[in-house]
Amino acid sequence: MNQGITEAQFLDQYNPKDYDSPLMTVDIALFTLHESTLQILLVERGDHPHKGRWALPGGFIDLKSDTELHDTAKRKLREKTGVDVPLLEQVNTIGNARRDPRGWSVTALYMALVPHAPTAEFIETVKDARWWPIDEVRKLPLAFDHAELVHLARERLKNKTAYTVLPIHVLKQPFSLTQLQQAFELLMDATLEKKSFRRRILNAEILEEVGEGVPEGGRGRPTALYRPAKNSEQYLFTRVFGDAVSS
Amino acid sequence: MNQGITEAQFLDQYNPKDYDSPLMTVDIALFTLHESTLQILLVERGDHPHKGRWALPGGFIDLKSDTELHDTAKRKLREKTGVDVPLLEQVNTIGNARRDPRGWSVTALYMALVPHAPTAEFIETVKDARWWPIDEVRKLPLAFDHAELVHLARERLKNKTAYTVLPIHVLKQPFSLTQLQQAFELLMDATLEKKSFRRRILNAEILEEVGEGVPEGGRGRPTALYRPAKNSEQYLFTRVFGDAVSS
DNA sequence: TGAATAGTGTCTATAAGACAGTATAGT
DNA sequence: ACTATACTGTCTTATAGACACTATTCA
Repeated sequence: MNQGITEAQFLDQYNPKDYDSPLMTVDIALFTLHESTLQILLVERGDHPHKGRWALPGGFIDLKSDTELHDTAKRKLREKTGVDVPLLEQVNTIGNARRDPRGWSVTALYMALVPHAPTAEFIETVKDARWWPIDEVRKLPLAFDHAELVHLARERLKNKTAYTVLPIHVLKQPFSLTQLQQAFELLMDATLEKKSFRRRILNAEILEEVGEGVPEGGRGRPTALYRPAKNSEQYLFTRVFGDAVSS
Repeated sequence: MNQGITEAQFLDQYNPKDYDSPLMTVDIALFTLHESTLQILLVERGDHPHKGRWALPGGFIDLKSDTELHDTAKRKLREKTGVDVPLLEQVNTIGNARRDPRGWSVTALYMALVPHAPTAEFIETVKDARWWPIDEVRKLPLAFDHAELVHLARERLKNKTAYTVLPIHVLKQPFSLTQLQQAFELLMDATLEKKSFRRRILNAEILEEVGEGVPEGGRGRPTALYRPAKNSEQYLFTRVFGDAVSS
C-alpha cells in the first residue's frame, strides 16, 4: 500500500524491475504481390531461440527511440526492408505463457502491404530475408507461433479486402482496373465478376484517370490507367464483395 | 552474440530482467444497457498513479496464474464485477512512452457486453466501481489515456453492431424484437426502420421463438419472445445496416 | 482477319428504405 | 371506442451477379 504519500513520492520510489512482466514484442506480416502470387516477407533467425528458423520480422521495443508501438513496427520493418510502409494496421495481440521458451510473452501483430519491386531490390542485399509465396509458408517450420500469426494476418487481409480498397497498396501507380482486379482476386483468394468489379470501383469515385497504357501481355486494346484520389484509401463499402464473409 | 552455444544453454543464462521492457496491462470496456442508456463500468483508482480518478477496470498480467492474455482480462473483470463474461473481444493495443507516468507502457484493450441486472447486483457491494452513462463519461477526468480507450471501444461497438448481432449480449433472455431493436439503436446511436430491422433479423434465422410476453409499457398487443439459436452470435451480415459506415 | 485484351449494356436477384396498413391487447 | 403496442404488405431504390456484346490494338 501507498497510504498517505504523494504521487510524486510514489513515482520516485517506483521501479518497474521490482515486478515480473512479460516479454513484449512486435511482429509484422508484410505482404506483396509478385508473379501472380501473394507473398510474405520472412527472416531467418540468427539468434536463439529458434535459431535458423524462418520468422516474421519483428522484435523488442526500444524504450529510448520508439515513442509509439507503431514506431517499433515501422523501425523493425525499415531495418529489414529499407521500406517506409504507408499503411500499417494492427491485426491482433497474442499473449500467453507458451509461445516463447524464454517465458510469458506478448506480441502485437501488425500487417502491411507494399508493391513488390522496391522491397525486392533492397532484399537482394540481405541474405537472411526473403519473400515467400504464402502457400509455401504452410510447409515451413516457422519460429514460435508465427504460423498462427501468419494465418491471422492472412485472414484479416482476406476479410478487409471484401469491403475496402486495401489491394491498392500492393500496386505501383498508375495501374489499370485489370491489374487492380487481379490484386483483389489474389488477396481475397476468389474470382470476381469483371463488370461488377469495375462498376463498384468506378462508382465509388476513388480513382483518378491519368492516361493510357499498354494492356497486359503487350497486345490488345490499350488500358486506362488510374491513381487513387485523395483519402481514397479509407473508403469503405457498405456491402461485402464476392460472397466473402467469415469471422 | 551467442555463437556456438545450444538453445538450452542460451535459455539457461537468459534473464528477462537484463533488458528494459515496457509495463504491460490489460483494460476492459464493459458495456451494458440500463434505463435506455448505454453505460460503461468504471472503477475509482485506490492507488497511485492517478489515485482517485475513474478508470477502466484492468491491470497487470499475473505470470503465475494467467495462461492467456485473455485470462487476465477475464480475471480482472471477475474481480470487479463477479461476472464471467461470455464475449470478450480485443479492440486495440496501445503503447507509448507518454500514457503512464511510470514509464513506457502498453495496454491491450478488450471490450465486453453484459445484461444489466446481475452485474449491478454485485456492484452494489463494491463501493469503488459503478456504471456510468456513456455521455457523462466525456465530462469526467479519467485516469491515463482512458478517455481515448473508451472512445475506441465505443466506436468499435458502433461499427460492429452494423453487421453483427452483438446487441444480443446486453439483453436478458428471452427478449422481444422491439427490445432487440432498441438495443441495436442505442449501441449504434441511430434510428432503424422497424420493418427492415425485423426482416433482416428474422431472415437470418438466428432466433428461436419461445412463446409470448407482455408488450413494452404493459399495454398493447402481446409480443413474441425469442432466444438466440446455437452459434447465432457469430452471424455476419454481408451488408451494413442503417447507413453506418466509419473507420 | 483473327486473337487478345479492355470495356459496356442490360437483365435478374437480393436486401434495405419508406410508409401505410392490419392485429391484439388494456382501459 | 380509443389508444398503445406488435406486426405485415408492398412499392421503391441500390447494388451485386451473370453473361453476351462491342472496341481497340498487334501480328
